[in-house]
Amino acid sequence: MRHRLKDVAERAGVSVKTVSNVVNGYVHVRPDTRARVEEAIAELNYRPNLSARHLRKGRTGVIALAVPELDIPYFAELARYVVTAAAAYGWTVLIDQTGGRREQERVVASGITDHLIDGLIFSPLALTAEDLAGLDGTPMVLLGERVEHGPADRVVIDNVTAAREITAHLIQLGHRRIAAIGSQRTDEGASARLRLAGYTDALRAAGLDYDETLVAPASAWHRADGAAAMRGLLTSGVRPDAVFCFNDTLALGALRALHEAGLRVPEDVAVVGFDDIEDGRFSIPTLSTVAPDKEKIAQLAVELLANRLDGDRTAPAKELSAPYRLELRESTQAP
Amino acid sequence: MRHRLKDVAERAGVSVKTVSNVVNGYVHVRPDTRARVEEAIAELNYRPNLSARHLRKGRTGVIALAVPELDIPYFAELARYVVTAAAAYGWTVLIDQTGGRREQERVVASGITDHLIDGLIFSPLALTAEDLAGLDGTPMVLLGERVEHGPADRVVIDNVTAAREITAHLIQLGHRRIAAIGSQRTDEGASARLRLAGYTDALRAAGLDYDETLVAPASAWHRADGAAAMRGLLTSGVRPDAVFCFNDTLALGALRALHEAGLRVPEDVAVVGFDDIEDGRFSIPTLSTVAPDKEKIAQLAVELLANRLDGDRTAPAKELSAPYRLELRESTQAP
DNA sequence: CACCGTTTCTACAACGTTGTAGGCAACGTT
DNA sequence: AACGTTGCCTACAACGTTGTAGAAACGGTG
Repeated sequence: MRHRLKDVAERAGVSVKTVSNVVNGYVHVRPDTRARVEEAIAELNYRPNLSARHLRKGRTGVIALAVPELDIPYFAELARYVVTAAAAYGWTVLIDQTGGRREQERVVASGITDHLIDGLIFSPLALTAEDLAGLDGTPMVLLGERVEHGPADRVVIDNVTAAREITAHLIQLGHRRIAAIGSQRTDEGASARLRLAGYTDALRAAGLDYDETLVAPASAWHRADGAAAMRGLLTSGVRPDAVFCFNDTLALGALRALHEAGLRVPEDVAVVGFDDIEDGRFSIPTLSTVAPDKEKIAQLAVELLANRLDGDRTAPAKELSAPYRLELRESTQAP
Repeated sequence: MRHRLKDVAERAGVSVKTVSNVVNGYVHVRPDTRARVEEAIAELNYRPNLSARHLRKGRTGVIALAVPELDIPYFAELARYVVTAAAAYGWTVLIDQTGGRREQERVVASGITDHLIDGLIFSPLALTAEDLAGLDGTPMVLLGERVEHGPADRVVIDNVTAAREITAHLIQLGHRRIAAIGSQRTDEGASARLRLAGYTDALRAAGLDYDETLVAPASAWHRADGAAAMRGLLTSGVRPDAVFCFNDTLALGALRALHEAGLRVPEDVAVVGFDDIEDGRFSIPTLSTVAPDKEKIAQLAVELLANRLDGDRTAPAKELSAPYRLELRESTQAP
C-alpha cells in the first residue's frame, strides 16, 4: 500500500502538518525533528498524493502539450524540447495527440484533462479563434499561425520571411522554374498560406512570373503526400528546376518521387524543405531547409506559460517570435 | 471561474449528490430532475474536477506511457498507437520521456507522476529487474526485453527469430559477408543481444563463419551512430556485401555512409533494418526491415493494463508476444 | 388502514493534502 | 519579574468529489 502523511507522522511521532512542512521545505522545523521525519519518509518510501495536493493547492505541476500527430518528426522533436524546458520548472508534461481534428482540438482546449493540468501548450491545426473565445479555464500558449488575433499567448516564427529567403536561395542558384508543394485551400492551412506568400514575394522580387501550374496542393504534409504531389507535377508535364516543399516530410517524399522518375537532385532539380527534421540531415541527398529554433520555441512557450501561471492571468496576450536559419545542404548544391 | 457540483446543485435546486448521480449516470433519478440538472450543467459548462474525483475514487482515467525518446520514430509511432488504443477505454495518455537514463527511469517507475495515474506502460532501456522489485505501486506493463523474469506484465516480439529470418533473407540472396551494426556490450543492450543471437543463429544454420570484425557496436541507435559504424567498417578494410542493422535509424545512417563512400545499395551492399519506421518506406533506396506489429503491441499493452486495473493485481505476470513480418524493399533487391 | 418495498432524494463523512490560527517554550529586553 | 518576540509545533478546516446510510414519498398488498 501507499503511505500517507499520517503514516509518516505516526512513525516520526509528530503531527501530520509537521511532516507536510518538512516535505514542503518550511523553515521552522528543528533539525532533529526534520531528520526524524525524513528518516520516516525514506523508510516508508512516502510520496505525496498529487491529486490531493492539487485539490488543496490548485496546482498539479503538470502541463499538457497538444500536437496534431506525434509521428510527424517535427512535433516529436518539439515535444522533446518542451519536456526538457518544462523540467527546468519542475513540471511534468502530458502529451496529447489531437489528430488535427477540430472536435478533438476543441475538447483538448476546453480541457479534456480538466483540472488535472496547470496549463496547456497547444499547436492547433483546425481550431478557430471562436473555439477559444470564452474559454476561461486553463492558461494556454499557442504555437504557430493557426489562431491569430490574440486570444492567448503565442509563439511563432516569421514564416513569410523564412519562405522568401529559402526561395531566394533557389533563385540565386540560378533556378527559374521553381515549384511549390504543400499549398492548401482550406482555412486550416495557415502555415501553408504564409509560406506560399513568402514564395510569391521572392518570385516577384526577382522579377519572375508566378505560374500556377507549378504550385501543387497537399492536403496533409506527410511523405506520401509530397511524393504524390511531385509525381503529379512531373506527369502533368511541367518541368521545374527546383522545388520548395512547405515542410521536410513533403520534401523527403518529393526526393523519393524524383528518384523514381530518374531525376538527380540537385543536378536536375533542386529541393528545399522547411522544419529541419533529423531525417533531412541523413537523407540522400541531405536536405536544404529552413531550421526553426525548436529549442527556443519550446523555451519561449514554457516561459510564457510560467509567467501566465504566476502572474496576471488577465494581462493582454503576448506574442513572441522565435529565430530560424537556413540550413543549406546537398539538395541545393552538388556535394 | 470554474464551477463545482455545488453551483450546479444550487442552480437546479437539488442536492450536490443528486448532481453527482446525474453526472455518473445513476439510474434512480426522475426524468424531469435529470433534465433540470443537465440544463444547469450545460449553462454553467460544468466539468468534474478530476483531482477531487481521483482523491475520492482512486482512479483518474489517465495512464502514462514512458519511452526513452520521442524523436526516435519507432517510439513516436508506438505512442500514437497507444494513445489510440487507450482511447477505446476512455483513457488519456500522459507521455513521459526518460532519456533512457536509469535514474530517470527509476523515478518514473516508482511513480514520478505519483497518484496522478492509474497505470503505466513502460519501455525501459536501462532499468533492471531489481529496480522494479518491491514496487508495490501503480500497475505496470513492460515493453521489450530489457526487464525479464516477470516482475510485471510484458509485451514482446520474438527478436531472436525475427533477426534470424531477416539475416537468412540476406543469405538466401547470396550474401556471404554479412555485417551487423548495433551490438552493445553493456547490460542495457537486451534487444541488441537478442538480435545478435538471431544473426549468429542464421549464420551457423547456413554454415557461415562468425567474423567478429564484421560486427560493429553502436552505443546509441540513432542515424548518426549507424553512419559512424558503417564508416568504421568501411575504413577498417572489411568489405561486407550486406549489413544487418539492429534498427531502422541505424540502417538509414548506414545507407548514408555507403552513399558517401560511393557504394550502391543493394548492388554493392544490401542493407536491412528493424522496426519498419515510416522513413524507411521513402528512403533512397527504400529499406527492407522487420516490421513489428506496433498497433498490436499497443493494443496488447493497453489490454494487459486494463485487466490488471480491473482484475487481480497480485496475479502472476503475463507475457504476450506480438507478431511481426519481413518487409522486403529495394535495399535488398534491385528495384 | 397498516405494512412493506421501491423510487427518489438528501445529509454526512471521507479521500490526502495544506493554509490559518493558535499554543507553548525559550529567549532577550525592560 | 513581567513582557514581547521568535521558533517550533499542533488542531482544525477546507479543497470537490462520491459511498453509505437513511429519510421521504409513493404504490401495491394483505
